[in-house]
Amino acid sequence: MSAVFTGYRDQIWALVDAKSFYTSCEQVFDPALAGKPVVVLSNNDGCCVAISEQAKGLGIQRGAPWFKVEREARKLGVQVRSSNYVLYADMSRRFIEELSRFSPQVEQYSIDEAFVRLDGMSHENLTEYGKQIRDTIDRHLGLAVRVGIGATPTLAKLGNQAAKTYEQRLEGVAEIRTEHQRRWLLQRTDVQDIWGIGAKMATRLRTSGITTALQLADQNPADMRRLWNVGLARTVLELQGVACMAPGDIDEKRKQILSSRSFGVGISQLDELKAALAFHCQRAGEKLRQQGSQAGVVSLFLRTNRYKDLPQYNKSTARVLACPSQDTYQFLNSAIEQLHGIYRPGCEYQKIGVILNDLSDVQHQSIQLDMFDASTLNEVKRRKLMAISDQLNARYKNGVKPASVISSTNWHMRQAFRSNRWTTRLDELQVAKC
DNA sequence: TCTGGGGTCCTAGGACCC
DNA sequence: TCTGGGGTCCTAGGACCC
Repeated sequence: MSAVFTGYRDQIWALVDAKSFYTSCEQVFDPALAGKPVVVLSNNDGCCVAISEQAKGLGIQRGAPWFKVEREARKLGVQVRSSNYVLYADMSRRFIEELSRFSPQVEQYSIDEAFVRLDGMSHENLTEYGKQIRDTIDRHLGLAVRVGIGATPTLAKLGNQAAKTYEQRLEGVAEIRTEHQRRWLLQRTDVQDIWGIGAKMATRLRTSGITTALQLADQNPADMRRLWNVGLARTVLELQGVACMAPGDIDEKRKQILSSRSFGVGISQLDELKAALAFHCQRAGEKLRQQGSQAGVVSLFLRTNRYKDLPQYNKSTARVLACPSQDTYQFLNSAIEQLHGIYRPGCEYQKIGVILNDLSDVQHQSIQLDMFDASTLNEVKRRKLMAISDQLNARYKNGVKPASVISSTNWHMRQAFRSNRWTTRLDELQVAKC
């Protein structure tokens, strides 16, 4: 049994994403990079996370460790940059701003892509509208984007991919409007290229005879629910044209907040781990307060380097706070206590992280106090302190931090090739030579 | 020397309650 | 003699996404 695709129902989804976003941002601000092969590295200059079209043409692969490909890449004339998240985040903000001219409902999905709802628009002009979006972003931001349009988020995603695959013919905009177009595209799409189907699922699906997106789309959702799981059932429905995500689902507040990072070099000393924890509690706390939430649970994890032939250790813990809090220092106290519980001397640690869980909205008037814990009585004062230090940190390069963050620095990030923060720092502005 | 840092959702299984 | 079962909450871990 298969549902009949009837084109658009009440929802029309467009997915707009920027082509090789990070390298494009670099190229926009540095004319010397225009038309060159460019690679942007992950934190710590670890892996290649973004690769310009020219670099792709030279065989550089996404995810490749930089230390393994560096020699070859340099020889081929590849330009390299460390991640410059301040710049990318600001460009991302402008990207969303531009999209908001085209629809009141824009839901950012990741740093370089967003769903734009086109519900209620005339079906005749959608492709044309997509081209206007593409041209506007190109003109105002200098970024190339691709647009996929369909009846559901999953179909819009597939359209977006088609815009990539058939770039020449489609000029960056692909709409799945008719039943014929839907079947044509799904038949040519591998199951693994569907949004939500990863390597594991794809292998299992192939074993049971489903290799193309069309074969999956023709399954009965109820059977898929019973034999596989709800996620797959939803994907089948979405491929059939029935949207399973509610408007606003994508844009909600974070449900957990994580700060973690690999160390530049292996760390064994407890004190240095504590310094890293202080850093992560500070960052996580900032993110938490920015979205107006408080956390009820603090978790932390600690791990050794799995690529090294050394004793391995991998541990995580979590603890409930006496009362939900926004306070970096409460998180830090809890995290340090937990660290003492799981720390094992003699291991060389590669990564540590803090996760804030059980998030809820801050209710300013009614803070739930714990009568057995005097420290919670100070929660009101603490909130004021946090608000003030966030303001200071937003204004000044070296604002306010827990002292232990400053005390140790040798685990900090490697960023050997970072470009200027062109759009957000006065002292790093682009200079025009006359 | 050097192998990312975020997130989401789902499921299974145990504890606990009535 | 007969030794429950359903619901809920929590946690850990897997799979996936960018």
